[in-house]
Amino acid sequence: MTTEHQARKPATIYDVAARAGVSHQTVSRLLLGHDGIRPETRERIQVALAELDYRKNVMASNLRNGRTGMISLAIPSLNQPYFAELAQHVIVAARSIGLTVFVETTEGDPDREREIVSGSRASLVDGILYSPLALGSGDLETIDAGSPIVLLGDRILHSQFDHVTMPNAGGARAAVQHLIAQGRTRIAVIGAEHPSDYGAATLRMQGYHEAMRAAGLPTDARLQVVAGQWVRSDGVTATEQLIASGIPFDSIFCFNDALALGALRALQSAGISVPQDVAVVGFDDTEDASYSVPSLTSVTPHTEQLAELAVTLLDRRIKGMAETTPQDLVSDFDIKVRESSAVS
Amino acid sequence: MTTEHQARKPATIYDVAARAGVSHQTVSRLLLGHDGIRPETRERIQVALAELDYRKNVMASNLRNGRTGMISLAIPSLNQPYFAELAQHVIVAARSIGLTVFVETTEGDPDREREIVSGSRASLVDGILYSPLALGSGDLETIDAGSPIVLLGDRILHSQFDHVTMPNAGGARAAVQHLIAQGRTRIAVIGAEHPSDYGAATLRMQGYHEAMRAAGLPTDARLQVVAGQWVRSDGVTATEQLIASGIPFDSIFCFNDALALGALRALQSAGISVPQDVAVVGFDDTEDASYSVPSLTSVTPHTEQLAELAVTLLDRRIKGMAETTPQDLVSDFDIKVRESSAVS
DNA sequence: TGGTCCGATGTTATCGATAATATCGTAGAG
DNA sequence: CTCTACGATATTATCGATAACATCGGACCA
Repeated sequence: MTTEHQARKPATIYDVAARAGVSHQTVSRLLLGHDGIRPETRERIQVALAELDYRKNVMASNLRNGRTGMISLAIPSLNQPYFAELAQHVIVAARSIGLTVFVETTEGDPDREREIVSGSRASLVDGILYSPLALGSGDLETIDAGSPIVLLGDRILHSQFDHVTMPNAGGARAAVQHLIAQGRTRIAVIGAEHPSDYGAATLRMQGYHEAMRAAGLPTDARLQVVAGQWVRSDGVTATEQLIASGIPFDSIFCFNDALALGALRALQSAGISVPQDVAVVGFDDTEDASYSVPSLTSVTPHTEQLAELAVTLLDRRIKGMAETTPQDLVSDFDIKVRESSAVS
Repeated sequence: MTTEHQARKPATIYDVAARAGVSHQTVSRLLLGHDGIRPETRERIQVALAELDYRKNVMASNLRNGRTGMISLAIPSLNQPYFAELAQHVIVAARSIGLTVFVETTEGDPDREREIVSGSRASLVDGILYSPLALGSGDLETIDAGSPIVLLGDRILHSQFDHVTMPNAGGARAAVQHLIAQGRTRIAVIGAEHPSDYGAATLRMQGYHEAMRAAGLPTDARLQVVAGQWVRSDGVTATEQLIASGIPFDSIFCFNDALALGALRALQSAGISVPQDVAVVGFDDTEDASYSVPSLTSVTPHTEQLAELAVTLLDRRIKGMAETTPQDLVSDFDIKVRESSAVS
């Protein structure tokens, strides 16, 4: 009502230049912060910019520069709290160094995972943070992305790419040691042998074995349960399976929080009390863990730090300032002891 | 090892054209699926494309077309399960019609919310799905985005923009009716009067009052608790407050699941059993709700449908095929009755 | 007082894909 | 047998920003 509506077509630097009575190049120079512009000219241009409500056409700029300031984050799904939180941290870390993040969800579909790096969208971003679930290391070797890639998460194999991982084995070992310290001896595991060679499962399993062996405790293969996609419903199923088997256990180490929350749920439904009858420990320390009933003890892999390491490393690669050999970074971890495994 | 490594510089249609002995335009025509190319020529080009591992330069294409096939989704944070799930659904819905989604998190910061629509990144996307938290309707009126905007969520005021909302009042009414049907009469509310004129709070409160009035039940203002950002910790705080006040209540209707999960947590810590002593109902039906202990009764706003409505509407706007008057779409809803409010 | 250098700005080329227009050769019409 | 029309392909212009290079008018020095 107050002022008339602006026209639809956005103004270009040419429009601004015409209005200010200078050449487009002078406008560009000002916009880029280059010097060598007379104050008076500068003033006129700035007025024109404001009057025309100039906004840079990012596409044109991108084409010319060959850079977009965008990176992809490829994860299975935002429905999984761990990945949602990871994404959030990546977005924040990226923003702090001037990058924007494209969240690409693959739903664990190998085709889509492949497409992330080879599809045309890959040419749009300056780099990719990649958390492959379905693709094995074999597939990865043959990848030829146009832009730098940093692998996030859990591969075992060293490859041509940078890795930023959480302390899988160490965290698992600590988790199991914690259970042992609480007097638990029959420690079940949920999440063993993840489908595909998802490294996390293997490494966490390894940590479990190390801790058990160090304590002189036998491991019982029947207490090591596989669990589909590591989501809550898988935790329920696996736990029901454990209970139904009749094999005694006094605690469960779940390979992520979603599984653990499912386990809590299933134990409660079966009338088994936590932590009195069975202690439960998770991994990831997603926000849910603090608010479940009982609250969940969990290994916190410092996701924020992990995200920042990954983004920083990727940025260095993009700028071509990283070392030539693939880097392997590991975040810190802690154990957050909560009700689900506290001494009663 | 098997084949030599490709050069770094990606091939352009000019490179392909040169290799195939045709003009770049012919290559372009083939890539766009236009006809009028001799099979033999077509064949030669296809070989060249493959040999050079051609990938379209999306930036150039974008510049020329004036379209990017990308939309922004502006939400407060992926750390909030409701928004994470919403984002996931939006991403999937968008993908099904060929759009990619930029998830922009604002952390509820007004400046960042403003920047979403006015910043230069706005010119990069074809449209924006916008879920403003901090910005009031006043701010919104003055917005002049270059691209179409669809508001997601919970504004009351009708504005110049399209809205896609969940059935706030209806859902709340149904939730309260459900509690009443269970014999509850002293029904507390957590989430009242959200800071800023966040419409959801007002509308849900309205539904609450309607249901109470319809049942001839008095409402007690002291049982209506404000709760910061509607995250879990706010639910804990608000519930503790309620308990400490000493005012009797037999149920809590929380304005979202996060608050409800916090409430469950706080009730449990205080030794109050759910649903025997106090029934709890949430709103959003995030995945957590099914897995909490006890599982949480919640209003499910059919987020998937909501996401699809929003994406479809935005797409129609982008293509200029929507009606000229702002649309107001509302998704369906259901109540998922679970343990937290089941008759004992 | 003429020449050189430099500050301030203008011109032109470029990024890669795509649309609009032009060209060439030949098959069918008159 | 020449002219037209059309299929197949090539040339040129365009999107908007930016880099490289060009120009123009003094100021300063010899």
